[in-house]
Order: sequence, then structure tokens, then C-alpha cells
Amino acid sequence: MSSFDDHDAFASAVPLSQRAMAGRGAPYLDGLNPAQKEAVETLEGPVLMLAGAGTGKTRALTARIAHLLSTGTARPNEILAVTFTNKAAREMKTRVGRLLGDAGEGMPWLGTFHSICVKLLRRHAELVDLKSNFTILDTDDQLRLFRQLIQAEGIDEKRWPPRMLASIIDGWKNRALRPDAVPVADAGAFDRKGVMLYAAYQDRLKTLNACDFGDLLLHMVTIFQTHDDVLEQYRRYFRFILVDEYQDTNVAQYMWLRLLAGGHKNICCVGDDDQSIYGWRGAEVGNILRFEQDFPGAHTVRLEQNYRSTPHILAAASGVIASNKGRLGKTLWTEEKDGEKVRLIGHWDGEEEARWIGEELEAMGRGTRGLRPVSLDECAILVRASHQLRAFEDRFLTIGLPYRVIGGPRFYERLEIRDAMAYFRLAVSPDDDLAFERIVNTPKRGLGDKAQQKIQIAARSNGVNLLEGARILLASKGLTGKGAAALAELVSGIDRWHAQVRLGGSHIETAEMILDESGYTTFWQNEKTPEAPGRLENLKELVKALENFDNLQGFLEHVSLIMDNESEDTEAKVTLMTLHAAKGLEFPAVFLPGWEDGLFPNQRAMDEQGLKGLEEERRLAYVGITRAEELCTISFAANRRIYGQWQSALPSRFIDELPEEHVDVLTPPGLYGGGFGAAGMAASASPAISGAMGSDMHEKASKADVYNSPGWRRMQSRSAQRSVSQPQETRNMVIDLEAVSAFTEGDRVFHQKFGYGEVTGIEGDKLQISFDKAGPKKVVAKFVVPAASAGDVPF
DNA sequence: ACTCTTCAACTTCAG
DNA sequence: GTTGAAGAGT
Repeated sequence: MSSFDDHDAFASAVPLSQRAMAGRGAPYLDGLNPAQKEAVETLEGPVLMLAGAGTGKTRALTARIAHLLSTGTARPNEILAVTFTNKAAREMKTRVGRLLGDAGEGMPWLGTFHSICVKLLRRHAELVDLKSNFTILDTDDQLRLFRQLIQAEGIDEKRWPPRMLASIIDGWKNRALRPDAVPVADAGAFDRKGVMLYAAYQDRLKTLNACDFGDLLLHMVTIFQTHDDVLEQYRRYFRFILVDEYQDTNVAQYMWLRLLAGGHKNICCVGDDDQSIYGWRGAEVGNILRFEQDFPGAHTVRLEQNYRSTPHILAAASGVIASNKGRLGKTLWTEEKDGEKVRLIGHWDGEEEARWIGEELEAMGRGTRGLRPVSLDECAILVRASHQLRAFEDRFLTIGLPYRVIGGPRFYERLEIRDAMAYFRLAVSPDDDLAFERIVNTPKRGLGDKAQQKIQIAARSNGVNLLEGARILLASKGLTGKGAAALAELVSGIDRWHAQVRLGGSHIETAEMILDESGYTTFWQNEKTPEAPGRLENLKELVKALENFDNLQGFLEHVSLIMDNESEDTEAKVTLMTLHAAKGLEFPAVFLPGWEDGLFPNQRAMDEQGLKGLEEERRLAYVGITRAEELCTISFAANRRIYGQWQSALPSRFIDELPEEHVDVLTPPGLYGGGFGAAGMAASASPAISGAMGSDMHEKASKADVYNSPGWRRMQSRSAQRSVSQPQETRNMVIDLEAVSAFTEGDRVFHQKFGYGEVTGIEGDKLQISFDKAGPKKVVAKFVVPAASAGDVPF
């Protein structure tokens, strides 16, 4: 502890004089509001910066770094600044750089939790029985390992899929639980062998000299907990700690931070409890909620002035999030006065919703939506689940509206990238058995299961890696003919590439050589599948991404940097993405479709997590609304096709939580505003019904009209009856039985897709119906309505 | 060893 | 309805 006190003395003695000098006229302080300034200037002790959406969080954070540096309080290498994504790290680097010339480049400890842990772990690997050149497994390798372990245990792979094991173990690692520390209650998972498999997995990783992403954190926590000297060294070294998106930290990250900040307590955490949307990934909102208890004397600063959205949008978002319990509490405000209300609109089905949004986008481009003309670049459609994007892609493809999808499979997770990476890995470290397994028969070399087994046996019986095993196998003539020749060529290739890597020289040329000589490029060139050209394109991008690195090793470590491969074309496009992917972004015009109970809030989240899940969904809604700067449009559909099945749905309960005075209820053009279901019926082209509705067509219905409509009241009373944690099955059964019992044989019914028909039989929750046009069909009862009342029983 | 067919799954996703 | 993975067939 004594060395520690020295450090404290040092920390407070040096900066004081210099801080006085820098106090005035520092350019990075210009234009900061009082709260931001406070967050920037409170350098010592624990600080919690509660930064609401659009309140200039990154600005304050970078200014704080600039302040630490330019007052001489800290040197660049004494600041530990952690983020969750490489993107965030990069942005912070460039913004600090912009404030201070190129000083940002000199901050070696600004990075993601994982990249910083890799750096630390390479230095201290031996303390957890690894060598410093350990490899980091990707998800694919991980699953392969789990599969092997499960098979070795003789567990049924069908009932206990490797993926499930992976997520269980991942969960344990997120909670910083080592195999010996898994609570008894959890330990029985996976056919009672969960913990045992966990331990076996860790053993296997050790022999492979590898670790997974969770281990990076967990190993460092272990080291800090068991080696005081190492911990002390870093406590002295990292004199100031900054954490971005603190609400997203999991237990392991939390422990890591607490250990490091334990001495000087100079830790500044930035976050927003209302934007915690990664609970399913192990994030603990509790970490940020507990900050003041964890760090007594903590200084909490609230950034509440919003620079992004109009007052109506902010009010709508606040209205929704207010229903959550246990918030730290913030009230966003803005100096902005004008602006459109949040728009709300219901549609008959998902296709109509997509069609309408497409038309809106075109109209907004022409400036006919009350706003200035808005470019497609300024518009985004944010959905809860990625499969919802398809409806929009389909629609936009047919009308030729340019769009871009963010997310989807990550660049580095793609097949061809992972294959190429496996080659690179082998060239860097030929003892990487997982990489060897991956590419030994990719492209096809005639080395099938049998040949691979022989290699495995040769390797294991000689206690060497697979490459050496292959060499032994070849020398002993255990393999003959074509396979032997192919394997010999692969082995000599790996040797050659490895030599090339060790020589240094251009790693880009080496990479090209590897892809070329291995036959991998040729393999895709010969492939005539439609995606082959794209894959070749990706490989080219991969090589191009190498330019940013000094060598292959460095590249392999930071492979994820190439994830955001923005295409460079300049055509304006709407952005399509999930709500999760949208966090941290902003757009002048935002569409939030699919606000239906079950979809959003997501049923599974509620079933599995109960109130906790619902609150996270609500935060997601909050994140969605606060992405909008000028115009936010929420919509829902009464019917939606999910997994090929038509399902009717109720508007999301979050819609009820939107404050009425900040919402404009729109009705689809040409439809009667007396209820969404009724409107939909008209749209689905029953001439008799639409005739009966008359010509009373508003562009906008008053909100009261819609909120008082039968359909709406029905939705309200239904959602009021429901308890949050009630499982879906129960609910569906009740509804289905209700639905079935509403019919008897001989009833005339109407189905939105098949039209009119007659009930000829009842089986469980399904009806046998003879349709006038479509013929006999079996249909789930809730999708049909009595023909006579088709107009007023929408749900 | 490769291809075809059947069968189940299916929220969100960074490192 | 669609996709991906595993098993059987050639």
C-alpha cells in the first residue's frame, strides 16, 4: 500500500499549478453547457456522467480527456479509456485528436474492454497458464469445440445443442463465474453436466493455448485478484479511468473496473440507464444504478439538455420511459420550440405498412410533409427484429427506392472471411489446430472425414499439433494417392507462408500469396453460385483492410475493425436497421414500424424475463424515439405474417404510453378513421363494406376519434387484462379457444386472404372451411371473422 | 466424398 | 415461409 500512497501524493502535487494556467481559454471548453463543463472539470474522484440521449455525451467525454491532458493532470499513457465497440473507440480517438492536434494517437490505452484486455493478457498470460501468443477463438471455433466435448460425453446433441452450451457458459463468464464458482442452482444446466463441460472446455482451451472473448476479461480479473503486485502496478499506471456506455457493462467488466479504480478512485463512468438494452448479453443496469453506493462520495452530473430532437419527440420519449421503475431519473429538455408531433398510424398488414412508408419517403423527398425536403440519407427505418426488414426490402426493391441495410452478418463472420482468416492464422502460428481443421479440406482437397481422422490420430499419438501430425502421417505413408499429394502440398504451403510471415516483408503480399497458393481464390472463381462474386469482392476488401496494419498478427487481433465496410457510393439511401444497431445514431426522420404487442415489446423477452424484459423493451422504444431529430413516425399493423402464418396483433402497449398531446394520429389516406380494423377491412377490398363506410375520408382523424373507436377500446381492455409474465402459450390457448367456440358448422365466415366461405368442420383450434373462391382449407380460427360482422370485429 | 433431402428453428449481437 | 444444418443416399 505504501507505494500506492506515494502515487496519490504525486497525482495531486503535480497538476495543481498547471491546472490554473489552463483554466481559461481552453478551446475544448468553448460552447459547453454548465453541466457538461462540470463533468469535464471534475477530474478527481469518482464521477458519474448521466448523459441522456443527444445531450453531447461524446463531446463531454472527449473534452474531459483533453482537459486531463492539457492541464497536465495526466499524460496520455496514464489514461485508461474503455468503450464497447471499436467504432466508439475510433471515434473518440479522432475527436480527441481533433481537439489536441494529434495527441489522440498517443493514447495507447484508449480502446475496447477486449482490446485492452488482450494487450494486458499478452503480458501476463503465464499467470493463467497461457503462452503470450495465445489465439482468440471466434464463435465458430468455439462451437466446434463444444460439439466435440458434447459428443465425448455422449450427450444427445439434439436435446442439448452446442449453441445452448455456448450461451450458458458465456453467461457464466459474463457474470465472472469460473467453473468452481458456478452457483449450485445453475450448475445442473445441460443435462446436469453443465459445470463439468465448462471445466472441460477451459482445460481444452488451455491445451490449445487459446481463450474466448469472455476469458479475456475473466483471466484479467483472475490475475488482478490473485496477484496484488500486478494489480498495484496497473493501479499506479492507470491514474485516470474513463468508461463509456457504463450501463452496458457486465459483472466481469464491472469487477475489472472496480479492481483497477480501487486505489485512487479516479473513475468517470458515462452512461444512461434508460438506454440499457443489452441485458440479454449480460449487461447489468444495476452497475450504473449502484454507482453512488459503489463509489462513496461519487459526483453525479446529469446532462439533460438535448441538442438533437424537437420538444414533441422528447416528450413522447419521456412519456414512454416514465413507466419504468427504478430509474436514476432524468428530464430531457431543449431550447428548440417548434416541430412536428410524433405521428402514429395503423395499417391493415405489414405489406401495407411498408407500402405507406415507401410513399412517405418519396413524399418527404419532395418536401410535401410539412418539413423541408428530406433526403433519403436523412431517413431511417428502425425495427425490433431483423426479419422485419425484409418487408421493406421487398417493397423498396419493387418501387426502386434506394436503401441500405446496416447489420446483418458481420463482415468477419462471413464464411469466406473466416476461411481466409484461418489461413492467415496458420501462417502466423502453424500450431493453430482449429484453423487447420477449418481449412484442411477447404477448398476441397479430397481430404474427407477418414483422412482427417488419420491426421488427428497421428497428431494425438505423437503429442503434436495437427500440422505436425499431418507431416508424420505423410512420412509414414499412412495416406496414399490423391489425398496424400494434396496434403503434402498444403503442408509445404503452410511452411512457406509461415516462413514468409517470419521474414517480415509486406504482409499484404503474403496474404495475397496465401489466398492464391492455397487455391482458395480459384475455388470461388470456379464457383458459379450467385453469391460467389460477392465473396470474391469481400476477399478483396479483406486484403485491402490489411493496409491499416503493420503485420498479419496485428490484423488478426483487430480483425473486427473492418466490420463497418461502408460502401463508398454516394447515392442517397434510406437506412434500414434494428433498434439495437441504431443506438448512438441519429436521423432527421425516423420510422418505427411494427409496434405491436408480441413483436414489440417482444413476446419472448417478456416470457423469459418478465417485468425486467418488458422494461428493457421499453428502453428500446425510448432509444428508438430519441433517434429522431425532426420527425418520428410510429406505426403498427393489425395483421402480420410471421413464419408464414398470419397473425393478428394488438397495437403495442407502448403506444398507450405516448402522451396524447404530443401525438398526431394519422389515418391511411382514403380510409375511414373510425378504427384501424375497420379501415383495414375496407382496404382488403370488400366492396359491400367499403361502400357502407361512405365517403368520410380524412387525411387526419382527430386522435380522440381513434382512441374512442371500438377497436381501440378493445385493445385497451385486452392489454389491461393481461399480466406481463403470463406465458404466450396460455394466452394463445385462451384466445384460440375463444375464437374456435365462436363458430359452429354452417357459419358463413370471412377470411382476409381467402375471402368468404362456410365452416364445414372444427378440429382443435382450426376450422375446416369451404371457401367460395379458394376452395376447402384448414384455417386457424382467429384468422376468420363471422361474415355478417366482418366490419366491426377486426381483432 | 459429395449431393440431395428432410427436418427443425426462429429476438436483439460486440468483442 | 425460409433458411441452415444433419443424415441418408449415390
